[in-house]
Amino acid sequence: MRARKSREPLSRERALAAAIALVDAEGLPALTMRRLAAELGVEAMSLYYHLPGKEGLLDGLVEAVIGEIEAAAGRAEATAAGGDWRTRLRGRFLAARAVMLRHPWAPGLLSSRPTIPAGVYGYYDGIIATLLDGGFSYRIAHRALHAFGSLALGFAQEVFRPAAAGGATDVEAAETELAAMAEALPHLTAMVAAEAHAAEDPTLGWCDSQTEFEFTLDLLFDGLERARE
Amino acid sequence: MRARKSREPLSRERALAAAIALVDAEGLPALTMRRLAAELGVEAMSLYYHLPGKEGLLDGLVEAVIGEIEAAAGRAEATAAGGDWRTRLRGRFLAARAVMLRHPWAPGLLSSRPTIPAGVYGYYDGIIATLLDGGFSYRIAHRALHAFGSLALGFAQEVFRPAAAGGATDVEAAETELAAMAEALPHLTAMVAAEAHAAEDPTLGWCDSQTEFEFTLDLLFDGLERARE
DNA sequence: ATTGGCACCTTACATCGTAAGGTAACCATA
DNA sequence: TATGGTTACCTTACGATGTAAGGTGCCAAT
Repeated sequence: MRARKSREPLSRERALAAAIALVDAEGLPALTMRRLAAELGVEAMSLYYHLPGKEGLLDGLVEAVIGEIEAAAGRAEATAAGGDWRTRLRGRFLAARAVMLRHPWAPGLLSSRPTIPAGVYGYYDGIIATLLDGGFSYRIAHRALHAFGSLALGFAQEVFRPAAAGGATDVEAAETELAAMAEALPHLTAMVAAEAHAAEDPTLGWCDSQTEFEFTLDLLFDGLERARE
Repeated sequence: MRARKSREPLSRERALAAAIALVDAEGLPALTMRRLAAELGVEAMSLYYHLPGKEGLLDGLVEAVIGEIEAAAGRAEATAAGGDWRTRLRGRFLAARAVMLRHPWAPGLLSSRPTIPAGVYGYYDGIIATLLDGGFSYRIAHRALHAFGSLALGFAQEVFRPAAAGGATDVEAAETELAAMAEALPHLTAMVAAEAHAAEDPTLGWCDSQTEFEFTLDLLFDGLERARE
């Protein structure tokens, strides 16, 4: 039939692109084989001619994200060429973070993957190179990698997601709850009161603002600088 | 019937205990309603009289783990009473880590939960108290909490799980693969060669040894000490 | 014209969480 | 002692999911 011919013939790339678009728009749970197939105007089983299965699909997503990160980090390093190790790494990590902000599902997917994506090896190799260039020993470079943890990939390990925006009726309930909380959790409520910016820019994870991200980064960078001996 | 009467009558507590035992033994994916019911000598739907559903069950697991952490951290703080903030927090975090080592599934579950478990508020309140007692401002205490991230709950955000122990035939394949890797990833392979302890104690996450955990902790502690002004 | 393979589809199954409703034992009350 | 309600468990069934097995139409090459 003619209609079949007119649409381009479905491929791993097209499937992955559609999957990313779908997940960007509706979140990871929306990504089912049937749904993705429908998005491509195709039946579910047709996907299996281009992808090895659901796990393979997720692997493809991860691979794509890592690719984006490597590209962005590479550009960042290029513009910071000649700078010291801190600014170069900082550029990499912030570039990675920008990618994660485009794909809020990525941190969760990344950290739930059972196997380590091939692409990250290359990415980590670049980080190690920068550290060595900055005068670090292999030992410290190794420990630095561990210390960076998920920061290197652009997201703070926020243990919990941001609270979903509640309904309108929650307001008074929240107030009484807050009052009850105040006596059970005096220090926390005092801190929230003093640092009342919980509502502003709840971007990626709970209260994970750019500021907090960079603060942690500098804390680690400073510590490493002193650990270099 | 007599047999029904002889076994104790199933409760939320018994269900949760069985769930934890099951997950400790066989991992999170083994935890299905039918399987858990079978473990308790009961049909799946019977669980719904004591639990609000699968999500509620997982919430229960999280709650239990947080409870363990709070208890262990409380004991640690008690023995370190009078010490400075670093040793007190260190005690808390290492106690939490011990809990996580008993329940390797916990980090993944924790960070995949959509809602923030009630128990952590209390736990965080204690951390803030210790920080304030150590002379930190609310601002720095807040940032410290962010900087600690998952360390406060006892696990480094290892982005990827440890590689499963491969079969015997993997050895030669791994060698050729390593050779191929060496030219593509010179710095990483050099680092691995220099730091050849990847195989030893792969406890929680990839290469997340006690040493690395404590190194990061001290990096952050030192940085915070200097950030206090 | 025949053939073979590629790309897509149809059907079907196991497994999952869980809604709806049944049933047996217990327990307080009349 | 008979009765009605509650509790705790079971049976059945449904929709969603990933995917195995095999069918079908088209095209290119022989």
